[in-house]
Amino acid sequence: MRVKKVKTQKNNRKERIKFGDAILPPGGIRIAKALRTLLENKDFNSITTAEIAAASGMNEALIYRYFGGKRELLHCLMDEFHYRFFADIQQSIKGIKGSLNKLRKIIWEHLSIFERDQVYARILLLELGSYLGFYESSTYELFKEYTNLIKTIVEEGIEAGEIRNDIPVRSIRQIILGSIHYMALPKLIKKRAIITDELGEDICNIIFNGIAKKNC
Amino acid sequence: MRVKKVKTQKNNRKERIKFGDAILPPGGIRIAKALRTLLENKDFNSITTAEIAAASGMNEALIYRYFGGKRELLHCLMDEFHYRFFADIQQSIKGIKGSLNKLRKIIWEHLSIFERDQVYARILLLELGSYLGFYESSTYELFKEYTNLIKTIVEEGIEAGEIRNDIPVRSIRQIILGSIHYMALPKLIKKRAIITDELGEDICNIIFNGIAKKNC
Amino acid sequence: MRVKKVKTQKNNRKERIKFGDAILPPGGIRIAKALRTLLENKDFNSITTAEIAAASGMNEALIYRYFGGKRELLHCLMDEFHYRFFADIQQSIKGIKGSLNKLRKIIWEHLSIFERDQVYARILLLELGSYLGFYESSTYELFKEYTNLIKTIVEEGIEAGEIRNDIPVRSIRQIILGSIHYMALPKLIKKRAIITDELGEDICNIIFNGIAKKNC
Amino acid sequence: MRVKKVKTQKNNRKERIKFGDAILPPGGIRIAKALRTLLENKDFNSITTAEIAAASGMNEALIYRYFGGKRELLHCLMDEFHYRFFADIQQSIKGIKGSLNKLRKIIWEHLSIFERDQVYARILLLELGSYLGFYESSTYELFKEYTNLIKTIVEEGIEAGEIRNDIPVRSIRQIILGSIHYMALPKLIKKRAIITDELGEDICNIIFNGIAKKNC
DNA sequence: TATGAATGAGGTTTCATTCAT
DNA sequence: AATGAATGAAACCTCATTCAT
Repeated sequence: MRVKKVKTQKNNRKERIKFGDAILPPGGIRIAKALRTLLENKDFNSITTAEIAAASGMNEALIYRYFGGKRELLHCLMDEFHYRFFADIQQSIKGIKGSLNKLRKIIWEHLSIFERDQVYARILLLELGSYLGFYESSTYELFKEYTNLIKTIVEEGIEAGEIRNDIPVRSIRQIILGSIHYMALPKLIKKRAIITDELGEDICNIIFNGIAKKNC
Repeated sequence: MRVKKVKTQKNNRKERIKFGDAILPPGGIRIAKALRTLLENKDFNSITTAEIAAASGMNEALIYRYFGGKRELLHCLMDEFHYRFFADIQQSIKGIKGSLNKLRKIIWEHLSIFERDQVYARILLLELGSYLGFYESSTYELFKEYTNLIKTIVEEGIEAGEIRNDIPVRSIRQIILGSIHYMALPKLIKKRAIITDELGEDICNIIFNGIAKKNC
Repeated sequence: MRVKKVKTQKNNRKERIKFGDAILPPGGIRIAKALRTLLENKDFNSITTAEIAAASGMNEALIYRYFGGKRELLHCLMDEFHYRFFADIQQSIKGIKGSLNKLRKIIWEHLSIFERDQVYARILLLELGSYLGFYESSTYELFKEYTNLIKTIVEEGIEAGEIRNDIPVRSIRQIILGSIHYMALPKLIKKRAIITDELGEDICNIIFNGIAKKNC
Repeated sequence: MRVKKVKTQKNNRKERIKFGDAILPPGGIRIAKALRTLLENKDFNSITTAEIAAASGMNEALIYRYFGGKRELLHCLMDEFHYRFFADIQQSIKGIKGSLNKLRKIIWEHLSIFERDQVYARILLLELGSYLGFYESSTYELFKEYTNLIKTIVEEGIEAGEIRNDIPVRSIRQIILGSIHYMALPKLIKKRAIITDELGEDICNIIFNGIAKKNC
């Protein structure tokens, strides 16, 4: 008994699939995944639309129909990444008490996601200019949600007396992000694995306590 | 008595000019400076070789003769920047006592160079990694000299008991660099001025002492 | 009853057209014909790819897509010529008896093709050897098929006692070809019409009987 | 006692050297000889002016001062060849009686010069278009002197009853030239030695007596 | 829609040739 | 003159993108 594919309206439509915030036809998914795969071995700029088409089995022109262009395809891919990224991060800090503990968890989770997703990490860190450039992009908006989360936690920490109140929140946030990214960077460049525990510990150590030897 | 035109060696018509580590003919300098100027308003990828030629008053083919290509021209420009950058940094810490003081000075100087040279800063942070070859380039080699300097100072600091010895030097270095770059990044994206004093202070504050409120 | 659009295999949108041994899309044909037309008034080297594109109404890049370059485009044109050339020659000697009669016909036909196709004749005699890797090309291979045909006929003639057996076949063949080409050459240089009957008669007269006055 | 270099006028001038019909400064000779050497291994079109300059130790611009251009340099080289060629041919037939004997000698001498000078032979046969193209060139004029010589001998032969009078002289001349060149051509293409005796005999055999078997 | 064809644009490269000193 | 620098012009090549069916 065939039950599958209960659809409203015309049933001769191809189904659409959720991909991050976007809704794509199956061909779009195929294209996005093909790019994702290609990015494992080549950098974005040296991947051609022809290659993406070939790797996905789709027609080159569909990149334009579905995404609007090669650049936008990358954005879409990164959006989907950030969508999962942010969901993961939010999920991870649920139930954790204390701002520093939450930050520690975020740093750990952030690195851990990079550890699992080197491709995305590399794009995020190395192709920055490709999409941060026009910072009206949805990717940028999604990323801001994340940085706002950090900001909020820091503010709570200051409120709660856990975190010093003599440093602008924005600075704290940037230094946390910069530290995470620059700890991961050499690994990405050398295509080595990112070891979350190791890097995360050092980051927290420094950011929470500083590098200066204390006498107290 | 004929005095004029005392020349050493071959009278090689056109003089060569030092440009960073490179030695260029005057036309080469003109081209490099033209690109530098164009980068103030456009990103590297959307600058055409024709534009560079036009802006420099030189022939397009000379970009290839002198530099080997558009990419290498950018590298040459960045090399020259790093050459001055590193010289400035080295000069700036002369006579300073104490590793933390030296690091403070370096952080301050680094930001200050970015403040004066937004163009280079933007390329370094947003474009080089993406539009590529960076991590195999001479520019990267020059940059590593700088990161090694930081490493050495940190090691001295640990030796001298100024800096904690329970964190890998490499981690400290990466967090310093990441902090500087990520403090500057939002300014670069929004094309706002980088205020060295403000950003530098926050960086040192956090990295030297941490963000956690101390009770001692 | 739906009858329309009966198609074999994939309905591959644009039909492909046979052009000599090659199969080209219509745009390729347009390009090849444009070059052919341009060659009527200019020599190959002074025709630019831009001109070919303009004359054909096609995009310059298609010269590279379809042919691989300007040189190969010329080869393709010449291949098509030789393809027809050889077919014509073969057709022309069908039913002719006697080796000398066949050779006479071939000489006549060869000149006649040159008469009708001065453009190709000029390229074959004046340009091919110089500008291109003619002697490694497919064009040359096609040409050899023709020279082999002559060789075979000469061998038959010797066998049949029509042709002297004291001269190497290869020499006979070369002298026939050289005679045809050098009879046509002054006409090509001066852009005068080639009069087949006139030239052909002289060639046969000399090659078949020699220039020496006989007493017998 | 220094006697050499008796010169009128300023003696601080560099001496000029005869090169075919042309008079060249020593540097010009060096350049021409360098091209000649380069032509042993590469075809004219793929030899660059830079290469010629390098091989001759002269400055590139001197090719333009001395010859007017790369093409004209080739002409100059070929002129010098033809100058010697024609002198050799003229010398070789001195004292020979009978038109057919003279033609036989010319054919032999022509092949023999090709045998000794493959470089020139190759240019003459393969780069035809490079200089026959504009047949106002001095090279063409020199070559015509040679073809006129053949014409004259043929006319004498007809006059003397040695040569058939029912074939235009021009045709006889072209077929002689075509035969010589096309006998040599396969050797040049395959870079094999031209064996004068062998080829010359076949040419005379055919052109003088024809290929048809006679019954008389 | 889906697709093969076509396009426009710009980088790259190589030269013959000319210029300025 | 002689020379290194510069030039102009094309070929060559590769793409992202758009078009037409």
